[in-house]
Amino acid sequence: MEKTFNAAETEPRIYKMWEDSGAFAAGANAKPGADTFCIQLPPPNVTGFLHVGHAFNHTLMDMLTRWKRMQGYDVLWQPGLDHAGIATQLMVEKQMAADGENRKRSEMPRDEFISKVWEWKADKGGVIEQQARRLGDSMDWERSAFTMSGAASAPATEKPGNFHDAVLKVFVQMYNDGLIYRGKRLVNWDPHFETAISDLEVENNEVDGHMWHFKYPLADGQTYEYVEKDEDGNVTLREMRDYISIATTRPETMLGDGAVAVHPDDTRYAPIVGKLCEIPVGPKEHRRLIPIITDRYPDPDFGSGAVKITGAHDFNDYEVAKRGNIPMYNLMDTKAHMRDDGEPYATAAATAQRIARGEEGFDEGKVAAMNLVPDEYRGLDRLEARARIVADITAEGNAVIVANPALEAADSDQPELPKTIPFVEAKKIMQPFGDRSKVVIEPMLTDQWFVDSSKIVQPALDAVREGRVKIMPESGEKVFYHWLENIEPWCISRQLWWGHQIPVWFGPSVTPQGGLSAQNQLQFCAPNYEAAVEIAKAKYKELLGYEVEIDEFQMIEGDYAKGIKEAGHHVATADALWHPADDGRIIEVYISRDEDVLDTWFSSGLWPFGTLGWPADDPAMKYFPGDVLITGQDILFFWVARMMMISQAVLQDDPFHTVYLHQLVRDAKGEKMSKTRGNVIDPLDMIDAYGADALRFSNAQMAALGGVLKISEDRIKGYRNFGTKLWNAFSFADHYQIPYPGNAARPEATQTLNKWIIGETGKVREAVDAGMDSYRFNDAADALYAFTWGKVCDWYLEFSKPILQGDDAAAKAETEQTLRWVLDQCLIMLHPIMPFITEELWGLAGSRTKMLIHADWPEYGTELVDVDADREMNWVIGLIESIRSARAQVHVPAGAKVPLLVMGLETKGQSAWDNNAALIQRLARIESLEHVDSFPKGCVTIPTDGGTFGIPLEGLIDVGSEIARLEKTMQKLGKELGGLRARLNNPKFVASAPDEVVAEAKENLRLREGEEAEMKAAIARLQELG
RNA sequence: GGGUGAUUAGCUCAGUGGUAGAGCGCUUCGUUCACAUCGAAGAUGUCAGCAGUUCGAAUCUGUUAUCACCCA
Repeated sequence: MEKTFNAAETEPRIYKMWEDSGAFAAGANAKPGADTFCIQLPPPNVTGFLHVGHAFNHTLMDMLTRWKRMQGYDVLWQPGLDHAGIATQLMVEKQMAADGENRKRSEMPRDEFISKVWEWKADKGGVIEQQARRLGDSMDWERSAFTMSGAASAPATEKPGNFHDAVLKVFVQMYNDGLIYRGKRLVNWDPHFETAISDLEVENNEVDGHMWHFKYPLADGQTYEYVEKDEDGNVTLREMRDYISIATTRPETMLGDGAVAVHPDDTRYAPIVGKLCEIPVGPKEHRRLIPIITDRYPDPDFGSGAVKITGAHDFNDYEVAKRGNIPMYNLMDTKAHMRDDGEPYATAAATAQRIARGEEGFDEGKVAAMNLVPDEYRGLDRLEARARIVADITAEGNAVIVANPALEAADSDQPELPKTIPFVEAKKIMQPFGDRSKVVIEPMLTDQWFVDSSKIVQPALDAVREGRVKIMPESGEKVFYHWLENIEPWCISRQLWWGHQIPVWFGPSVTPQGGLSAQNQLQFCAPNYEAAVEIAKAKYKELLGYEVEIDEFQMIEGDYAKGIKEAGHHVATADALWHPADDGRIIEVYISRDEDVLDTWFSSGLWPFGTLGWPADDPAMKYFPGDVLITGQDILFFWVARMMMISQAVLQDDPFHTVYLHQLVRDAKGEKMSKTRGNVIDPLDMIDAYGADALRFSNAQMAALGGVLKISEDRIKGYRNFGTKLWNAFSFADHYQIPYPGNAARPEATQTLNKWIIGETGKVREAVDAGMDSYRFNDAADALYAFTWGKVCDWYLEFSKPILQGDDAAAKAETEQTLRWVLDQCLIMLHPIMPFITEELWGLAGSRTKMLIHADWPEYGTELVDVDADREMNWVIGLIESIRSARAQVHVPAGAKVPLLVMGLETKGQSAWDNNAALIQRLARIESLEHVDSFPKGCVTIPTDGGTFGIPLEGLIDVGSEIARLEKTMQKLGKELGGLRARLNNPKFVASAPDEVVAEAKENLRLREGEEAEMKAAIARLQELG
């Protein structure tokens, strides 16, 4: 054997052996008729690289997978990749720029860009699958899935698959079930990527902002008495006003105000509720008037108590506007610049004015088309527009003016400072940022697709409430409930190209006159164009009363009318379009597919069955529902909850029975890893330095439920050392030339030593399984570490030496067999954590029928414990430790062999000594044992249960230091005795505590009292000497 | 502001009512034939504070403090 385990050489070789032999394949090593066990890998982004978080949860998944596979379950660990819409699109755009492609994405045809993405994927994507192999992951790579597999755009070189079909089928089914709808709603808009994003993709950060206070003059110069009172109702301010004061952090959105709202109980504004006020921006002659309304949303104690309502640009305002039927005017384009389209401001403002006065009705479409940005602000960035608007309002005298605080602070009048200034508060404000783009997110009123989450949330909630799905740690359940009980509609459309294009085609509506209109378009949802055509044909026949041809065209920027004009089809007006035959009948109707793609999380929501061939009738569907999902708690809502909702909505089943959530993996100090901090630990570097097994053991060991995960290189190094320890145990066997047949059965042991270690093995098997069963991976790892190092290597191997070198052939053979068996058990039980080194050591045996990865997991337990052997060996270990300790404390040279005296040795102690004399002598470096009636003066005393030992060291020891040693031990003992006596003297304790606890306390007291007596005697002897 | 969790040895952390543990680090000793990536011995705790429940609390309850994360 090599001196140490060479991970760098061994790991790739072993991995190849497993993979080439199909050891990871679904069902490998399954016993006939076995139950399935399935873990779905949370699919990493196709753009992803392995980081410590993956390394951590892959370790846990691999441990479970290997463990269940060894137990003979029909196991599948399903790998795969997520197409990752935004991330991938970004990566390919970067690649294009790097390659010197002079067109941007928006300048190339969609198809061409998509094929570039596929090329990128084939060339550079999925690196993480190779990296995961270095960890030792036993996934069924043959089955690796991809969320875009089977898409029409996929090149022939791509691995076949049907995930794309599954996604569209789920969409169509949910659409038909009324769970998905399209609507104009306020969504989070990312101006950088020019797409909607979901609430979860928004990070709110506190930033420095300002709050401006402006006057909205009342219409037609009206005035009212404004009265402020304090808490006791005393009037603190009374003045005539011709305006209402508004505070805002977003002045540029004033242009889209639809109303000013005050609280219904706010008496200050009661006189003017229902009146109109003027938005103090824009050309004087076209100032818009808006109504003052009441709503419960404004907080009378905050700011002036009056709030401007801009339904299209603020989530709170949106709710108010919906309640009050206030028009929501959209002011910005997809880049969050002030709109520069539509009719001139004067026309739009005049229409808005009639709406505000109630002289004209409005609907969503009409309001959406109106651009209320005054001509001079059109096309400006929103921040630039803000600055201009603030300046303009202030210049006109409509800013609220206050005394200059700088002036108050100064002692003397400083003539250069103005006496009053506009009221602008510096204020911390929460601002939303895109989690990928890092730009400020705009609430925007746009047409999007939504999942009506509230309709499908109940089964997911019930699953957890009824215990069908268990979330670990338990605290996750509360968070889960809280979120699901307050769930908002889920925006699933994204204005991207890379992804599953929404399978809905739009067609014109049919007017009462039998014409066609681009307004209120009809939707045809189907998994493909042909099916959509069939639905459309039927629908138009129903509406028109005769058959029409259906043809397809492309919308332009989501605009049906624009697209159809561009396509050169016959268009009568913007509202009515048709392609009539001579008799006035319509021959052909054009439909067009929605340009948007689905949120990546929508497709990953069906990962638990989309990977198994669904909707095809695939035998792999036997692995659904899966068993446990292991993932970071940050995607509980993004992914876990949605998988649960979608699985229930589509298959009426939960996708798994257990969710194991873990925290973010941090550095040794507990800080987030980041490139800017420079504290990123690359798992591959750790594998290079210490081997995959060491990294895995470290991961298993830190996996305390709900714990903070801090990865430390020192720990990993420590577990590399543990591997070396295990390796050396095998060198030990090698050195003693112990046969290694490879099928060592557990012997019927006669030797106490062997009985003992067999019992210990039984105990650890139970501990390991209990840990694995309850997802306490750290318990399993710690139990194995303590057993292998602390029991097997520290004691069993040491104890076996005298027998292995001795003359008793039968005892030697039994010990050899036991030793091989015990070491094999270590390999088997350590395999799920440390697969490489254990498989390598397993291969050292002469003959094996199976690789370790497929070895049978043991089923024995504590029935193997021999109580007498257990007690005897623990006595021996205790005695050796006591002798060693005493020797060290009185500075007996480590190498010196000393005589040992004993008095009052009981039968039990005598037989324990007789059985183990050789090993006690060897390990405690004792040269002889002599029975005496009393110890000589100057003797180190070692009390044990069943006899008192002494080391005669007259003249060698320092009496003072030995007395000090004994007294110190006595002190500790005294404390313990005090506690025990107090408990046992308390009648309530004896009466209430369980019998075994009382018995244990009594036994402890007996032992400690015995020791105390011995100590006292020993101290007395020493004092005599002194 | 709301929610969740944490506070245990110098450090990092286990500990699911029976009287305190691991690894690392530290000190001393040791190359005795598996292993110096090692062995032996040792030191170190008002289990954050306060109050309560209990025969008994690191553990359960309340409260305070500090910290972390999530959501507004």
